[in-house]
Amino acid sequence: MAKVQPRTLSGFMELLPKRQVQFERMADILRKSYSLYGFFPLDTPLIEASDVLLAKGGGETEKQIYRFTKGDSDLSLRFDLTVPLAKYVALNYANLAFPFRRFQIGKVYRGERAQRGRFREFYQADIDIIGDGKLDVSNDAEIPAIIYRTFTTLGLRRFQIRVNNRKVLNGFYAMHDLTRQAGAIMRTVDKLEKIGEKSVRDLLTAPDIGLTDQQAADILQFIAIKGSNAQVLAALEQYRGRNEIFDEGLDELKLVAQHLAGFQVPEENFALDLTIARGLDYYTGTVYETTMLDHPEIGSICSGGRYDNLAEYYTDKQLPGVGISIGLTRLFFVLEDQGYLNEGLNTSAADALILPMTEDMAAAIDLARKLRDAGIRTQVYGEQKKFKQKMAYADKIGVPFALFLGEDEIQQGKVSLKDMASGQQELLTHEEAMERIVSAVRGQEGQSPILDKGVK
RNA sequence: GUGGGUAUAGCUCAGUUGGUUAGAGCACCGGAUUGUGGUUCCGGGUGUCGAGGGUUCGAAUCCCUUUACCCACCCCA
Repeated sequence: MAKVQPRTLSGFMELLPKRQVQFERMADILRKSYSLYGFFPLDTPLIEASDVLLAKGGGETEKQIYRFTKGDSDLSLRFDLTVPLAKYVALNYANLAFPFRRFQIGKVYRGERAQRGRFREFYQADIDIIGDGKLDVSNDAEIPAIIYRTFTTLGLRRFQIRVNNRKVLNGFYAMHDLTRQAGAIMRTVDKLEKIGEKSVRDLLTAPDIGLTDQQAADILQFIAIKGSNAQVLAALEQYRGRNEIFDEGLDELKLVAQHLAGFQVPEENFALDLTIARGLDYYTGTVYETTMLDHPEIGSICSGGRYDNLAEYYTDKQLPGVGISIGLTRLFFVLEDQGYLNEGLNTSAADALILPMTEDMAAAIDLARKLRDAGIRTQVYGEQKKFKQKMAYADKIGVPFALFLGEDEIQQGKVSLKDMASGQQELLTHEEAMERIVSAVRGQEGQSPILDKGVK
């Protein structure tokens, strides 16, 4: 019979068991860390009605969305978690307490061409805080503080959360009568690090944007403001009083910097950076972008910002929010690629594998029950294979302990416990064996799946 | 969406100006070893050379078409 070629679509994620365990471990850390800040978990459908998802219409999302019909329904796969959140909040407004804090970890879909670090199906891990009518700026500072904790808990140190404010940018461009070109300018300036100052200048003065040399120079001078956060803020003060929006943004930026220090986020891990703009046009205030200091070429692994009106396409209610999204899939592949994953960690699905040596497996099944009652992840190898093959299986699944249960052991009411890593084996009582396993497993708890090479 | 590249074993790839039976490493399977894996030794090729058509005595190799994938751009996590 002709076989169908098994294959996985380009840009879609599929991991081998060991990697999947590491991935889940990362996701668990995110979940735990988000929960620490009092966020509710949320899950929404992968598929939504197209008119709901595309309420905003136009732009890149429309081009990249997976859209299809089933019967008479026009359906789409979600391309981020923010739009579904907007729908959810608008729909359940009456039943939610504001500020509404939710986190969501889920897959999103984008029909773009896959390439390195860029997928068609990938996980985002979002946190957002939605206010009713108003939302205090302190929330804008709490978001990066959460990211800071999350990343450090993962084991990362060499990362930087870069913060900017759209009002500062928009105000600045308004000062120079460039409001109309602001979008194009910000997209160009965003590439500064990648293409260099000269190319940016050329692009700004090219016909597409059409700035004068003087205007381009003003912009380059503005975005060249660097240094400690205090220095950047001081430099920005020079522009105060010329535009209301700018002043408002500057005040917000100041407060965010202040609060972040209060949240004990070290200066090494966050920086005010005037080149950050973020493409998505719904951001209206604070914007964030996070990069790995030792691997800037990877691009952003986590970004987000403040939006004034989350659900404007669904409700008249004014719902400002602030949120951020970790590109979990990208982060994972980047870490794997760069050798950051801690390969020494136990990635087995079981802590104990019982190898019955007798045909009657009753004793093995009974021992397994005891181990599981003690919270030990246990598997019984029930195949009637040669001993050697049973061992090969134990080795392949990476189980830390193998327990042999033959006639001798059963008769004595004991079990042979083999530490697979050291190769050492001992004849122990069931209780002794359980103690050994439990203490070994406990030693692994809390260990990060990631090594930060930047530090070691 | 735009530009470039690649397609040979499960994976990474080699394969000369077109020439006989298509190769290597890793992986995999079996044995040395019927109560001891990961090391070692011995044995095993597991293949529609992406697909379709053409040129030729002869095609993995040359030409055309097509599909898939990769890289860059756009955009973005």
